[in-house]
Amino acid sequence: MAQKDTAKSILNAAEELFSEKGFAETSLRNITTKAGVNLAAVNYHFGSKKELIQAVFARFLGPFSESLKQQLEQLETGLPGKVPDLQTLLMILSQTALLAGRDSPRRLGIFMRLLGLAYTQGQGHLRRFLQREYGDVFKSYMRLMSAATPELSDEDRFWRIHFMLGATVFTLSTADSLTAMAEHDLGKGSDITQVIGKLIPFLASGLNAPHQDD
Amino acid sequence: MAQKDTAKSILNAAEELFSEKGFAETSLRNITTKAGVNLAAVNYHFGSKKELIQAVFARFLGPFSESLKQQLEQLETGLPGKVPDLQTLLMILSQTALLAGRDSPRRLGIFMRLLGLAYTQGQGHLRRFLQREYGDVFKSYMRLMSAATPELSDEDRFWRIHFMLGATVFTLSTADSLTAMAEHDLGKGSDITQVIGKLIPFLASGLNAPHQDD
DNA sequence: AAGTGTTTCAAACATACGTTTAAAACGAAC
DNA sequence: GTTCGTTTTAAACGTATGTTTGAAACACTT
Repeated sequence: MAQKDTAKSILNAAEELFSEKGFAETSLRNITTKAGVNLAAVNYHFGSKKELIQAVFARFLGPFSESLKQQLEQLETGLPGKVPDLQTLLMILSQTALLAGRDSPRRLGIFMRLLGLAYTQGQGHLRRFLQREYGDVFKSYMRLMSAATPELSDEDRFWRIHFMLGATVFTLSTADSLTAMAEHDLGKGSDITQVIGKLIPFLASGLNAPHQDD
Repeated sequence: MAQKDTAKSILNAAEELFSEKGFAETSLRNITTKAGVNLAAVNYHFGSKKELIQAVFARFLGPFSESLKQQLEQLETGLPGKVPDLQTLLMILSQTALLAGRDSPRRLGIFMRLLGLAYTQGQGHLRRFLQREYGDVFKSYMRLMSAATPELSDEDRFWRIHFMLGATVFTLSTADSLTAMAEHDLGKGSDITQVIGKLIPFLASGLNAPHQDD
Protein backbone atom coordinates (compact mmCIF):
# COMPACT_ATOMS: atom_id res chain seq x y z
CA MET A 1 0.00 0.00 0.00
CA ALA A 2 1.41 3.36 -0.95
CA GLN A 3 1.49 6.24 1.51
CA LYS A 4 -1.53 8.26 0.38
CA ASP A 5 -3.77 5.22 0.65
CA THR A 6 -4.06 5.50 4.42
CA ALA A 7 -6.57 8.32 4.37
CA LYS A 8 -8.56 6.60 1.62
CA SER A 9 -8.68 3.28 3.46
CA ILE A 10 -9.91 5.08 6.55
CA LEU A 11 -12.66 6.80 4.57
CA ASN A 12 -13.72 3.51 2.98
CA ALA A 13 -13.87 1.68 6.29
CA ALA A 14 -15.57 4.57 8.07
CA GLU A 15 -18.21 4.97 5.36
CA GLU A 16 -19.17 1.34 5.57
CA LEU A 17 -19.08 0.99 9.35
CA PHE A 18 -20.93 4.26 9.99
CA SER A 19 -23.71 3.20 7.66
CA GLU A 20 -23.98 -0.18 9.36
CA LYS A 21 -23.85 0.86 12.99
CA GLY A 22 -24.22 4.62 13.26
CA PHE A 23 -21.66 7.19 14.25
CA ALA A 24 -21.48 6.81 17.99
CA GLU A 25 -21.59 3.02 17.83
CA THR A 26 -18.59 2.92 15.53
CA SER A 27 -15.29 3.42 17.33
CA LEU A 28 -12.09 4.67 15.82
CA ARG A 29 -10.62 1.31 16.76
CA ASN A 30 -13.28 -0.44 14.66
CA ILE A 31 -12.43 1.79 11.75
CA THR A 32 -8.67 1.60 11.92
CA THR A 33 -8.72 -2.17 12.40
CA LYS A 34 -10.93 -2.63 9.35
CA ALA A 35 -8.78 -0.22 7.38
CA GLY A 36 -5.60 -1.95 8.48
CA VAL A 37 -3.99 1.23 9.73
CA ASN A 38 -2.79 2.55 13.06
CA LEU A 39 -5.29 4.01 15.50
CA ALA A 40 -3.59 7.40 15.61
CA ALA A 41 -3.86 7.75 11.83
CA VAL A 42 -7.39 9.11 12.10
CA ASN A 43 -6.39 11.99 14.30
CA TYR A 44 -3.30 12.60 12.23
CA HIS A 45 -5.08 12.73 8.88
CA PHE A 46 -8.46 14.15 9.85
CA GLY A 47 -7.92 15.84 13.19
CA SER A 48 -10.80 14.28 15.06
CA LYS A 49 -13.66 11.85 14.73
CA LYS A 50 -16.09 14.69 13.96
CA GLU A 51 -13.95 15.86 11.08
CA LEU A 52 -13.70 12.29 9.81
CA ILE A 53 -17.49 12.07 9.72
CA GLN A 54 -17.64 15.31 7.75
CA ALA A 55 -14.96 14.05 5.38
CA VAL A 56 -17.01 10.93 4.66
CA PHE A 57 -19.94 13.11 3.65
CA ALA A 58 -17.78 15.51 1.69
CA ARG A 59 -16.30 12.73 -0.42
CA PHE A 60 -19.73 11.80 -1.68
CA LEU A 61 -21.53 15.14 -1.62
CA GLY A 62 -18.73 17.15 -3.19
CA PRO A 63 -18.88 15.47 -6.61
CA PHE A 64 -22.63 15.00 -6.28
CA SER A 65 -23.49 18.64 -5.65
CA GLU A 66 -21.01 19.78 -8.25
CA SER A 67 -22.57 17.54 -10.84
CA LEU A 68 -26.08 18.55 -9.82
CA LYS A 69 -25.24 22.23 -10.05
CA GLN A 70 -23.99 21.72 -13.60
CA GLN A 71 -27.12 19.81 -14.59
CA LEU A 72 -29.36 22.53 -13.21
CA GLU A 73 -27.48 25.33 -14.96
CA GLN A 74 -27.62 23.36 -18.18
CA LEU A 75 -31.37 22.92 -17.71
CA GLU A 76 -31.96 26.62 -17.14
CA THR A 77 -29.85 27.81 -20.09
CA GLY A 78 -31.33 25.09 -22.29
CA LEU A 79 -34.87 26.21 -21.69
CA PRO A 80 -34.65 29.90 -20.87
CA GLY A 81 -37.90 31.09 -19.28
CA LYS A 82 -39.48 27.67 -19.66
CA VAL A 83 -40.81 25.87 -16.61
CA PRO A 84 -39.11 22.56 -15.90
CA ASP A 85 -41.08 19.34 -15.87
CA LEU A 86 -41.55 17.55 -12.54
CA GLN A 87 -40.68 14.07 -13.76
CA THR A 88 -37.57 15.52 -15.40
CA LEU A 89 -36.47 17.15 -12.17
CA LEU A 90 -36.85 13.89 -10.28
CA MET A 91 -34.95 12.05 -12.98
CA ILE A 92 -32.09 14.51 -12.86
CA LEU A 93 -31.76 14.08 -9.13
CA SER A 94 -31.81 10.31 -9.24
CA GLN A 95 -29.45 10.10 -12.20
CA THR A 96 -26.99 12.42 -10.51
CA ALA A 97 -27.16 10.38 -7.34
CA LEU A 98 -26.65 7.13 -9.21
CA LEU A 99 -23.72 8.64 -11.03
CA ALA A 100 -22.08 9.81 -7.81
CA GLY A 101 -22.32 6.30 -6.40
CA ARG A 102 -21.31 4.50 -9.54
CA ASP A 103 -18.11 2.98 -8.10
CA SER A 104 -20.10 0.19 -6.51
CA PRO A 105 -23.81 -0.68 -6.68
CA ARG A 106 -24.06 -0.58 -2.88
CA ARG A 107 -22.54 2.86 -2.62
CA LEU A 108 -25.73 4.87 -3.06
CA GLY A 109 -27.59 2.78 -0.49
CA ILE A 110 -24.76 3.20 1.95
CA PHE A 111 -24.78 6.91 1.48
CA MET A 112 -28.53 7.21 1.82
CA ARG A 113 -28.29 5.41 5.12
CA LEU A 114 -25.69 7.93 6.20
CA LEU A 115 -27.99 10.74 5.16
CA GLY A 116 -30.80 9.26 7.20
CA LEU A 117 -28.50 9.00 10.18
CA ALA A 118 -27.48 12.61 9.76
CA TYR A 119 -31.14 13.56 10.07
CA THR A 120 -32.13 11.31 12.94
CA GLN A 121 -28.97 11.09 14.98
CA GLY A 122 -27.88 14.05 17.06
CA GLN A 123 -24.64 15.22 15.35
CA GLY A 124 -25.47 18.90 15.32
CA HIS A 125 -22.08 19.64 13.83
CA LEU A 126 -22.98 17.53 10.80
CA ARG A 127 -26.18 19.39 10.06
CA ARG A 128 -24.35 22.69 10.30
CA PHE A 129 -21.60 21.36 8.03
CA LEU A 130 -24.05 20.12 5.39
CA GLN A 131 -26.05 23.34 5.48
CA ARG A 132 -22.93 25.45 5.13
CA GLU A 133 -21.37 23.41 2.31
CA TYR A 134 -24.33 22.35 0.22
CA GLY A 135 -27.21 24.63 1.20
CA ASP A 136 -27.02 26.66 -2.00
CA VAL A 137 -27.47 23.82 -4.50
CA PHE A 138 -30.32 22.51 -2.39
CA LYS A 139 -32.07 25.87 -2.55
CA SER A 140 -31.62 26.09 -6.32
CA TYR A 141 -33.22 22.72 -6.74
CA MET A 142 -36.11 23.73 -4.52
CA ARG A 143 -36.78 26.82 -6.60
CA LEU A 144 -37.09 24.69 -9.72
CA MET A 145 -39.31 22.28 -7.85
CA SER A 146 -41.65 25.13 -6.99
CA ALA A 147 -41.76 26.27 -10.59
CA ALA A 148 -42.60 22.72 -11.69
CA THR A 149 -45.61 22.49 -9.38
CA PRO A 150 -47.37 25.82 -9.73
CA GLU A 151 -50.79 24.41 -8.89
CA LEU A 152 -49.75 23.48 -5.36
CA SER A 153 -50.11 25.84 -2.44
CA ASP A 154 -46.84 26.64 -0.72
CA GLU A 155 -48.00 24.69 2.29
CA ASP A 156 -48.97 21.56 0.40
CA ARG A 157 -45.77 21.68 -1.62
CA PHE A 158 -43.65 22.07 1.48
CA TRP A 159 -45.11 19.04 3.16
CA ARG A 160 -45.28 16.85 0.08
CA ILE A 161 -41.64 17.50 -0.73
CA HIS A 162 -40.73 16.27 2.70
CA PHE A 163 -42.97 13.24 2.26
CA MET A 164 -40.98 12.50 -0.88
CA LEU A 165 -37.70 13.03 0.89
CA GLY A 166 -38.75 10.61 3.60
CA ALA A 167 -39.88 7.89 1.23
CA THR A 168 -36.64 8.22 -0.72
CA VAL A 169 -34.16 8.30 2.13
CA PHE A 170 -35.90 5.57 4.02
CA THR A 171 -36.30 3.07 1.19
CA LEU A 172 -32.97 3.69 -0.48
CA SER A 173 -31.16 3.52 2.83
CA THR A 174 -32.69 0.17 3.67
CA ALA A 175 -32.66 -0.97 0.07
CA ASP A 176 -30.50 -4.03 0.63
CA SER A 177 -32.60 -5.43 3.48
CA LEU A 178 -35.73 -4.64 1.50
CA THR A 179 -34.52 -6.32 -1.67
CA ALA A 180 -33.63 -9.34 0.46
CA MET A 181 -37.16 -9.33 1.85
CA ALA A 182 -38.64 -8.94 -1.61
CA GLU A 183 -36.50 -11.79 -2.83
CA HIS A 184 -37.71 -13.97 0.01
CA ASP A 185 -41.40 -12.99 -0.09
CA LEU A 186 -41.92 -12.65 -3.84
CA GLY A 187 -38.96 -14.43 -5.34
CA LYS A 188 -38.03 -11.18 -7.05
CA GLY A 189 -35.08 -9.12 -5.95
CA SER A 190 -34.30 -5.65 -7.31
CA ASP A 191 -31.22 -3.55 -7.55
CA ILE A 192 -31.22 0.05 -6.53
CA THR A 193 -31.76 1.34 -10.06
CA GLN A 194 -35.00 -0.62 -10.30
CA VAL A 195 -36.12 0.59 -6.88
CA ILE A 196 -35.64 4.17 -8.04
CA GLY A 197 -37.61 3.31 -11.15
CA LYS A 198 -40.50 2.24 -8.94
CA LEU A 199 -40.07 5.17 -6.61
CA ILE A 200 -40.37 7.96 -9.13
CA PRO A 201 -43.95 7.32 -10.30
CA PHE A 202 -44.98 6.90 -6.67
CA LEU A 203 -43.48 10.25 -5.76
CA ALA A 204 -44.78 12.06 -8.81
CA SER A 205 -48.27 10.78 -8.19
CA GLY A 206 -48.17 11.64 -4.49
CA LEU A 207 -46.88 15.13 -5.19
CA ASN A 208 -49.72 15.73 -7.63
CA ALA A 209 -52.43 14.27 -5.42
CA PRO A 210 -55.68 16.28 -5.29
CA HIS A 211 -55.78 18.72 -2.42
CA GLN A 212 -57.85 17.58 0.51
CA ASP A 213 -59.22 19.88 3.20
CA ASP A 214 -58.34 19.08 6.78
CA MET B 1 -42.87 10.95 44.34
CA ALA B 2 -44.22 7.58 45.39
CA GLN B 3 -42.13 4.43 45.10
CA LYS B 4 -43.52 2.93 41.89
CA ASP B 5 -42.86 6.18 40.08
CA THR B 6 -39.16 5.43 39.71
CA ALA B 7 -39.57 3.03 36.80
CA LYS B 8 -42.05 5.38 35.14
CA SER B 9 -39.78 8.43 35.50
CA ILE B 10 -36.97 6.43 33.98
CA LEU B 11 -39.14 5.43 31.03
CA ASN B 12 -40.27 9.01 30.50
CA ALA B 13 -36.75 10.39 30.59
CA ALA B 14 -35.37 7.59 28.44
CA GLU B 15 -38.10 7.95 25.83
CA GLU B 16 -37.39 11.64 25.42
CA LEU B 17 -33.60 11.44 25.50
CA PHE B 18 -33.40 8.44 23.17
CA SER B 19 -35.56 10.21 20.63
CA GLU B 20 -33.42 13.34 20.84
CA LYS B 21 -29.96 11.84 20.75
CA GLY B 22 -30.19 8.17 19.82
CA PHE B 23 -29.56 5.13 21.94
CA ALA B 24 -25.79 4.99 22.12
CA GLU B 25 -25.44 8.73 22.62
CA THR B 26 -27.73 8.68 25.63
CA SER B 27 -26.01 7.48 28.77
CA LEU B 28 -27.70 5.96 31.78
CA ARG B 29 -26.37 8.92 33.72
CA ASN B 30 -28.19 11.30 31.38
CA ILE B 31 -31.36 9.36 31.92
CA THR B 32 -31.21 8.95 35.67
CA THR B 33 -30.23 12.57 36.18
CA LYS B 34 -33.16 13.78 34.10
CA ALA B 35 -35.46 11.33 35.88
CA GLY B 36 -34.15 12.42 39.26
CA VAL B 37 -33.36 8.89 40.38
CA ASN B 38 -30.25 6.98 41.30
CA LEU B 39 -28.00 5.60 38.59
CA ALA B 40 -28.35 2.02 39.79
CA ALA B 41 -32.14 2.20 39.49
CA VAL B 42 -32.03 1.37 35.79
CA ASN B 43 -30.22 -1.89 36.30
CA TYR B 44 -32.38 -2.69 39.30
CA HIS B 45 -35.71 -2.11 37.55
CA PHE B 46 -34.91 -3.11 33.99
CA GLY B 47 -31.81 -5.28 34.21
CA SER B 48 -29.74 -3.57 31.55
CA LYS B 49 -29.73 -0.72 29.10
CA LYS B 50 -30.87 -3.02 26.31
CA GLU B 51 -33.89 -4.11 28.28
CA LEU B 52 -34.67 -0.49 29.09
CA ILE B 53 -34.71 0.31 25.38
CA GLN B 54 -37.11 -2.57 24.77
CA ALA B 55 -39.30 -1.43 27.66
CA VAL B 56 -39.59 2.04 26.13
CA PHE B 57 -40.89 0.48 22.93
CA ALA B 58 -43.16 -1.94 24.74
CA ARG B 59 -44.87 0.84 26.68
CA PHE B 60 -45.98 2.46 23.46
CA LEU B 61 -46.40 -0.52 21.17
CA GLY B 62 -48.24 -2.73 23.68
CA PRO B 63 -51.37 -0.57 23.88
CA PHE B 64 -51.01 0.43 20.24
CA SER B 65 -50.88 -3.08 18.83
CA GLU B 66 -53.64 -4.23 21.19
CA SER B 67 -55.87 -1.42 20.06
CA LEU B 68 -55.04 -2.01 16.40
CA LYS B 69 -55.79 -5.71 16.69
CA GLN B 70 -59.21 -4.90 18.11
CA GLN B 71 -59.94 -2.42 15.33
CA LEU B 72 -58.97 -4.92 12.65
CA GLU B 73 -61.10 -7.70 14.14
CA GLN B 74 -64.00 -5.28 14.39
CA LEU B 75 -63.51 -4.36 10.75
CA GLU B 76 -63.50 -7.97 9.59
CA THR B 77 -66.56 -9.03 11.59
CA GLY B 78 -68.36 -5.82 10.61
CA LEU B 79 -67.97 -6.48 6.91
CA PRO B 80 -67.66 -10.25 6.56
CA GLY B 81 -66.29 -11.14 3.16
CA LYS B 82 -66.18 -7.50 2.11
CA VAL B 83 -62.90 -5.96 0.99
CA PRO B 84 -61.72 -3.06 3.12
CA ASP B 85 -61.22 0.37 1.64
CA LEU B 86 -57.67 1.72 1.36
CA GLN B 87 -58.35 5.15 2.76
CA THR B 88 -60.18 3.51 5.66
CA LEU B 89 -57.20 1.29 6.42
CA LEU B 90 -54.88 4.27 6.48
CA MET B 91 -57.29 6.16 8.69
CA ILE B 92 -57.51 3.30 11.15
CA LEU B 93 -53.76 3.15 11.44
CA SER B 94 -53.32 6.86 11.97
CA GLN B 95 -56.20 7.11 14.41
CA THR B 96 -54.85 4.23 16.44
CA ALA B 97 -51.42 5.81 16.50
CA LEU B 98 -52.82 9.17 17.54
CA LEU B 99 -54.82 7.48 20.26
CA ALA B 100 -51.80 5.63 21.61
CA GLY B 101 -49.90 8.91 21.87
CA ARG B 102 -52.77 10.96 23.21
CA ASP B 103 -51.10 11.73 26.58
CA SER B 104 -49.17 14.55 24.99
CA PRO B 105 -49.22 15.98 21.48
CA ARG B 106 -45.49 15.43 21.12
CA ARG B 107 -45.68 11.77 22.09
CA LEU B 108 -46.40 10.36 18.64
CA GLY B 109 -43.59 12.34 17.05
CA ILE B 110 -41.21 11.17 19.73
CA PHE B 111 -42.18 7.60 19.17
CA MET B 112 -41.90 7.83 15.40
CA ARG B 113 -38.40 9.12 15.84
CA LEU B 114 -37.64 6.11 17.99
CA LEU B 115 -39.06 3.84 15.32
CA GLY B 116 -36.86 5.47 12.74
CA LEU B 117 -33.84 4.96 14.97
CA ALA B 118 -34.77 1.32 15.45
CA TYR B 119 -34.61 0.90 11.70
CA THR B 120 -31.46 2.84 10.98
CA GLN B 121 -29.40 2.29 14.09
CA GLY B 122 -27.75 -1.08 14.65
CA GLN B 123 -29.59 -2.44 17.69
CA GLY B 124 -30.15 -5.94 16.33
CA HIS B 125 -31.73 -6.98 19.62
CA LEU B 126 -34.41 -4.34 19.09
CA ARG B 127 -35.43 -5.56 15.66
CA ARG B 128 -35.65 -9.10 16.97
CA PHE B 129 -37.70 -7.93 19.93
CA LEU B 130 -40.14 -5.97 17.76
CA GLN B 131 -40.52 -8.83 15.30
CA ARG B 132 -41.17 -11.34 18.08
CA GLU B 133 -43.66 -9.18 20.00
CA TYR B 134 -45.59 -7.40 17.28
CA GLY B 135 -44.99 -9.34 14.07
CA ASP B 136 -48.45 -10.90 14.06
CA VAL B 137 -50.51 -7.70 14.10
CA PHE B 138 -48.26 -6.28 11.44
CA LYS B 139 -48.90 -9.27 9.19
CA SER B 140 -52.67 -9.04 9.72
CA TYR B 141 -52.63 -5.43 8.65
CA MET B 142 -50.59 -6.29 5.60
CA ARG B 143 -53.10 -8.92 4.54
CA LEU B 144 -55.88 -6.34 4.64
CA MET B 145 -53.70 -3.93 2.75
CA SER B 146 -53.28 -6.49 0.00
CA ALA B 147 -57.01 -7.06 -0.17
CA ALA B 148 -57.58 -3.31 -0.45
CA THR B 149 -55.25 -2.94 -3.44
CA PRO B 150 -56.07 -5.91 -5.68
CA GLU B 151 -55.04 -4.13 -8.85
CA LEU B 152 -51.41 -3.88 -7.74
CA SER B 153 -48.84 -6.56 -8.49
CA ASP B 154 -47.29 -8.09 -5.40
CA GLU B 155 -44.03 -6.44 -6.31
CA ASP B 156 -45.42 -2.96 -6.80
CA ARG B 157 -47.45 -3.24 -3.61
CA PHE B 158 -44.45 -4.39 -1.62
CA TRP B 159 -42.35 -1.46 -2.68
CA ARG B 160 -45.06 1.16 -2.47
CA ILE B 161 -45.96 0.11 1.05
CA HIS B 162 -42.39 0.69 2.06
CA PHE B 163 -42.37 4.04 0.30
CA MET B 164 -45.39 4.92 2.43
CA LEU B 165 -43.70 3.67 5.55
CA GLY B 166 -40.66 5.80 4.79
CA ALA B 167 -42.62 8.97 4.14
CA THR B 168 -44.58 8.45 7.33
CA VAL B 169 -41.78 7.60 9.70
CA PHE B 170 -39.52 10.27 8.35
CA THR B 171 -41.96 13.16 8.39
CA LEU B 172 -43.70 12.32 11.63
CA SER B 173 -40.39 11.73 13.37
CA THR B 174 -39.08 15.12 12.33
CA ALA B 175 -42.49 16.74 12.60
CA ASP B 176 -41.50 19.33 15.17
CA SER B 177 -38.48 20.60 13.26
CA LEU B 178 -40.55 20.57 10.09
CA THR B 179 -43.44 22.49 11.59
CA ALA B 180 -40.92 25.01 12.88
CA MET B 181 -39.54 25.31 9.35
CA ALA B 182 -43.02 25.63 7.91
CA GLU B 183 -43.84 28.30 10.46
CA HIS B 184 -40.71 30.21 9.52
CA ASP B 185 -40.95 29.81 5.74
CA LEU B 186 -44.69 30.10 5.24
CA GLY B 187 -45.95 31.58 8.47
CA LYS B 188 -48.13 28.53 8.94
CA GLY B 189 -47.32 25.91 11.54
CA SER B 190 -49.12 22.59 11.82
CA ASP B 191 -49.68 20.13 14.59
CA ILE B 192 -49.17 16.45 14.03
CA THR B 193 -52.84 15.75 13.37
CA GLN B 194 -52.80 18.19 10.47
CA VAL B 195 -49.59 16.69 9.11
CA ILE B 196 -51.25 13.29 9.07
CA GLY B 197 -54.22 14.87 7.32
CA LYS B 198 -51.87 16.04 4.59
CA LEU B 199 -49.97 12.79 4.52
CA ILE B 200 -52.87 10.45 3.86
CA PRO B 201 -53.93 11.79 0.44
CA PHE B 202 -50.28 11.83 -0.61
CA LEU B 203 -49.87 8.20 0.38
CA ALA B 204 -53.15 7.05 -1.10
CA SER B 205 -52.34 8.73 -4.38
CA GLY B 206 -48.83 7.33 -4.48
CA LEU B 207 -50.02 3.84 -3.71
CA ASN B 208 -52.53 4.02 -6.56
CA ALA B 209 -50.11 5.52 -9.06
CA PRO B 210 -50.29 4.03 -12.54
CA HIS B 211 -47.81 1.22 -13.06
CA GLN B 212 -44.73 2.19 -14.99
CA ASP B 213 -42.42 -0.25 -16.72
CA ASP B 214 -38.75 -0.11 -15.79
C1' DA C 1 -42.58 -2.50 67.72
C1' DA C 2 -40.08 -6.17 65.39
C1' DG C 3 -39.22 -8.37 61.35
C1' DT C 4 -39.10 -8.94 56.32
C1' DG C 5 -38.93 -8.17 51.62
C1' DT C 6 -38.35 -4.33 48.45
C1' DT C 7 -36.31 -0.23 46.86
C1' DT C 8 -32.75 3.41 47.01
C1' DC C 9 -28.20 5.07 47.44
C1' DA C 10 -23.09 6.32 47.20
C1' DA C 11 -19.20 4.22 45.86
C1' DA C 12 -16.41 1.42 43.30
C1' DC C 13 -15.60 -1.78 39.30
C1' DA C 14 -13.81 -3.00 34.88
C1' DT C 15 -13.85 -1.64 30.32
C1' DA C 16 -13.96 1.16 26.20
C1' DC C 17 -13.52 5.39 24.22
C1' DG C 18 -11.13 9.65 21.69
C1' DT C 19 -7.00 11.87 21.90
C1' DT C 20 -2.00 12.87 22.71
C1' DT C 21 2.82 11.86 22.82
C1' DA C 22 7.43 10.92 21.53
C1' DA C 23 10.09 7.92 19.16
C1' DA C 24 10.74 5.21 14.99
C1' DA C 25 10.37 4.51 9.97
C1' DC C 26 10.06 6.36 5.65
C1' DG C 27 10.83 9.28 1.14
C1' DA C 28 12.56 12.78 -1.48
C1' DA C 29 16.26 16.40 -2.22
C1' DC C 30 20.73 17.65 -2.09
C1' DG D 1 24.75 9.13 2.31
C1' DT D 2 23.01 12.67 5.05
C1' DT D 3 19.35 15.68 6.01
C1' DC D 4 14.72 17.11 6.70
C1' DG D 5 9.77 17.02 6.44
C1' DT D 6 6.14 13.61 6.45
C1' DT D 7 3.95 9.56 7.99
C1' DT D 8 3.47 5.56 10.99
C1' DT D 9 3.76 3.30 15.26
C1' DA D 10 3.18 1.57 20.24
C1' DA D 11 2.07 3.22 24.42
C1' DA D 12 -0.09 5.97 27.54
C1' DC D 13 -3.51 9.59 29.03
C1' DG D 14 -7.78 11.21 30.91
C1' DT D 15 -12.53 10.60 30.72
C1' DA D 16 -16.96 8.39 30.28
C1' DT D 17 -19.51 4.40 30.03
C1' DG D 18 -22.56 0.17 31.82
C1' DT D 19 -22.70 -2.62 35.64
C1' DT D 20 -22.09 -4.47 40.45
C1' DT D 21 -21.89 -4.11 45.36
C1' DG D 22 -23.26 -3.83 50.15
C1' DA D 23 -25.20 -0.98 53.26
C1' DA D 24 -28.96 2.19 54.30
C1' DA D 25 -33.86 3.59 53.95
C1' DC D 26 -38.34 2.32 53.26
C1' DA D 27 -43.08 0.05 53.31
C1' DC D 28 -45.88 -3.51 55.04
C1' DT D 29 -47.38 -7.49 57.70
C1' DT D 30 -47.71 -9.71 61.99
